[in-house]
Amino acid sequence: MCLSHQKSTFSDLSNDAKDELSRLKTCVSFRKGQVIIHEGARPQGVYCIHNGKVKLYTMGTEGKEQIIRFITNGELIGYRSLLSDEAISASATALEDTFACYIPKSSFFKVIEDNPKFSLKLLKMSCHELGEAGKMITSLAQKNVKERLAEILLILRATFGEDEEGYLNISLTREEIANMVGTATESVIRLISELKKEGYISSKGKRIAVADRSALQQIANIFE
Amino acid sequence: MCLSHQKSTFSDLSNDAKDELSRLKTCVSFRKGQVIIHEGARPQGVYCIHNGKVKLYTMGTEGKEQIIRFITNGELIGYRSLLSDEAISASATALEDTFACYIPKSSFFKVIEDNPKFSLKLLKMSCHELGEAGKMITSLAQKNVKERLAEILLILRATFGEDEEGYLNISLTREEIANMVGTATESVIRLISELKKEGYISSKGKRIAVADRSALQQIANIFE
DNA sequence: GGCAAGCAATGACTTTTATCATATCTTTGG
DNA sequence: CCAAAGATATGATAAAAGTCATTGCTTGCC
Repeated sequence: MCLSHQKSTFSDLSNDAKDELSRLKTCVSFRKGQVIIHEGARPQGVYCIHNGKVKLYTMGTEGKEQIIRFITNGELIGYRSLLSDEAISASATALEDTFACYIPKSSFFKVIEDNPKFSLKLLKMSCHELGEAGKMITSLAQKNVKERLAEILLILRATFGEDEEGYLNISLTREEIANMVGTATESVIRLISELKKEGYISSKGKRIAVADRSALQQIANIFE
Repeated sequence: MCLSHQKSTFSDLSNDAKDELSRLKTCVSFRKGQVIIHEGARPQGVYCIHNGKVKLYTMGTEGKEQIIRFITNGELIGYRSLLSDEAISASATALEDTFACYIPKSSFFKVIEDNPKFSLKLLKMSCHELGEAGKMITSLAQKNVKERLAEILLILRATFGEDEEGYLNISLTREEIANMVGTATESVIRLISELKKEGYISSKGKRIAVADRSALQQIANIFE
């Protein structure tokens, strides 16, 4: 269960609080492509991912997805709208078969009220996300498409890691990458070819491998 | 003092807690153009704006400002990095002479620990901001410059209101508007002229008035 | 294993936006 | 109150990115 996960959002809770949560939660699973929460709806609880990969996105004009970020093991889905008491601002869809716990609204708030430290952890988490969102805003506003693509590839590598052969541990279509970069699918395809020719990445089908990380950092203007 | 503000972040605190805060805070003022907090620094406290207008921005490549949002009466500056325990991710500069309270880190955390409701309010606030940031990301990624400009003009109107003559209660250079829209200054100038010709806004010097709000909403693709 | 559907790749062309250059208008500080 | 600095305005041109059309490749399913 996701409560036992080392880097779960709930990992710092006392054993008592975890036991209580275990009683209150239910287990759910989602098939690849299944929608977990839907933009505009009113949330009735939060999901904690035990195992899987999820994209969080809003629908822009003309029905185009804009991927805001990815969510994976130990992370929460739906807490933002529950806590701000607003409609869900971003849909979440499973990128592969995903297993999660569902914690009803009332139980989630009870845990928050009973565990000030947990409340503070959520606060820390959302403030961290806020910083990340600010970075994304600046990238979208000021970097060109190639710079942003390089940045996203590095983010994917940091978030999902790579397999034995060096390929990113996440399978996205070119369209999904474009929906994260904020550009047309064809532009992503062209630039992936370009990065390949330049030797900074390699790819086989939809699988992509980062070949030269520091070159990508230079392209993306990342100096950390 | 900002504690007494109706819509201050601290407005829901008990009188006791407010009294304590009053003892711990100091009053500070900033001249127009003065930097309040600087990207990359480690914050030692938070500012609560009593009276004034502030821009929050990050520096992108080539030193170009990207304005993330504005902060005005009753709102906090610097809480994000304090709570996430990270370096300051966005600088804040006064857009006009601004008066604020300064609350040292330790005092701020004491208030949070002693007042679970306040902690929850901060959580609600940051989650709300997170939703706004998501919207901004989608706009930047999918809307064209004219749509984004119309959107920003509506945001400015909602945030700062308008004076008796209908002009926006905020004075920004075209460059600052461009730094919020995420485009070149010339593009903003051209499009402001265009919106003026079309009769949706009027302007006199740097002062801008929204003449036809619903037309701007249509241009911006806002359907709320 | 073969076939259909969905993806990826690429070229040609258009549109949008940025950049550079220059002129004119507004502030603001001495 | 006037001059200089800073902003705004506008045109010409270049560069970036989007769109449309077509072909070829994977992959998953019967």
